[in-house]
Amino acid sequence: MTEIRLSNTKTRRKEVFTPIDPENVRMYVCGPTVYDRAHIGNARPVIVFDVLFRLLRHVYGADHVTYVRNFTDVDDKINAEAQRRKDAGDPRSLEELIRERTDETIRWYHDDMGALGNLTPSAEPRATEYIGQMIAMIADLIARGHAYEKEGHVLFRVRSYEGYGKLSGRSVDDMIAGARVEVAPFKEDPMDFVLWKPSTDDLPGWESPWGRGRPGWHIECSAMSHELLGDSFDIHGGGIDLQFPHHENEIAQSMCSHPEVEFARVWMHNEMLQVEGKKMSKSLGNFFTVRDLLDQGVSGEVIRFVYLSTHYSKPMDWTVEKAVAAEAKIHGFIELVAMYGDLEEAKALEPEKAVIDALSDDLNTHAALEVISKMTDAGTASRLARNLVFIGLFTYERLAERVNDYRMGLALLQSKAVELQKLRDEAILSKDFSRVDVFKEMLARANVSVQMTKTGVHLRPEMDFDPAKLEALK
RNA sequence: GGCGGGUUGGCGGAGAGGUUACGCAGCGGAUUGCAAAUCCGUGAAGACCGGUUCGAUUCCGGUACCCGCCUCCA
Repeated sequence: MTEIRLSNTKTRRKEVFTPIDPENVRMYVCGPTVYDRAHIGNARPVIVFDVLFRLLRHVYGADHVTYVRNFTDVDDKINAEAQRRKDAGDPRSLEELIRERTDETIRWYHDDMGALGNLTPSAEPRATEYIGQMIAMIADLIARGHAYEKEGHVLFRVRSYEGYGKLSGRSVDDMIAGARVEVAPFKEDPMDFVLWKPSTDDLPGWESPWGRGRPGWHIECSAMSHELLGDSFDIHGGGIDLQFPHHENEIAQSMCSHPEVEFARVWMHNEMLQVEGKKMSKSLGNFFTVRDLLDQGVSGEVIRFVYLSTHYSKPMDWTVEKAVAAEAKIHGFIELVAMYGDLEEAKALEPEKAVIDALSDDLNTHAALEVISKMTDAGTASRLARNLVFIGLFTYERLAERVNDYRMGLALLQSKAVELQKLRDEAILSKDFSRVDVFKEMLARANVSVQMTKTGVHLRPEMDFDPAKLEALK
């Protein structure tokens, strides 16, 4: 069996991965708060853990991996957007508007992440569907002395869990010393965090032993992962920004609820994304969503290629230059598959061992792409196709589409090649190449690559080949 | 202020205490009516300052810069 090694944030070491139960390898990744379109930073953990999901499925079998990624659909920003619509005159109830907003955002999320080649996780729980489990967990934490109720709030007693701060390498005392947090009067200790808080009548809320209210953010993940993956599971993932406080709090909640076992065995965090060397922010004007890129014509496979070029544990820079380079590379892949590949044959192949080995070494996606990029001759075309699909740059359907487009373009260029050949033959005799050059120039404008060799004229569609432009040349 | 991560040739980007990473771009050549494509060849690095070592880009310490978290923003 392939040995997978993963960097564990908890131990700060690269470790051999051994699942609790190879028949059911379990992974939880923190998903989005569904208030708006996913921006390009949101896509990074999705792609990173999608590759891990694919690798685990390959090694342990597609039916032996459970991947859970939640949707947080309780949030002030969601409420605010719904309220905005209501204020704008929408006659429906706030509850209906909230539901509409979360539903549409989830739909967008699926569309956008799907366009980037991500598989759908095994389960995508919505927080609002697990309120009962959250209440039960909170009640249990109170019973065990790890939480307390005060003024309608339930707070987690951070000092009651001695392991607090281990994941992020912080001591509670240091944090308080350097903290700039406003201490709510109902907190026993400044570090205590909210498990449950009261809700006003006009905002979403659920009945609980502590009155009508709603859950804190951190308890969602503890409750949902427990419900779907059990007391203990293999891998917990997310962005490095979630390491503290979110993941630290999750560990505290879950470990105090189920102290007899380890909550998540391996913690993995992806580094952040920048844009053209700078932090992405609305104020710098370099903020954009995945949908923005797709609408600009940057294809999902190009975006994914750029993401996979940088190891997940390093900061990644999104640049136009990278996107352009990736596009050329992707075009080369399609060309090779179109010329020499056979997708039916590809489907029967196993992914390349060197690709699996690279990914097994702490998800070295860059090395995997290097292996794939070296498949450049006719004999490797079907293998190339197989591996492109494996790593998620294409589905077979999407690849077939692109390959067919290329082949159709090629067929369309046949008559042009004959024409050019004729002009060239004449020119060789007359020594006057002006008509050949004009024709060549027109082809170039339609994004056709022109090659003239001793064996004849060869025309191939380039990246932005446009058959319509070709017709216009007549 | 506290904690954590990063810094490799023009660009992207790895591994490894000592042997060419690699890709793209560049340059030289072959080829071409001119090109393109292809093939052959080739220069170029390890932020800075110390330390450990026979030897460090790789280990340790410090400095600078960038980024994240500490504020329910991935």
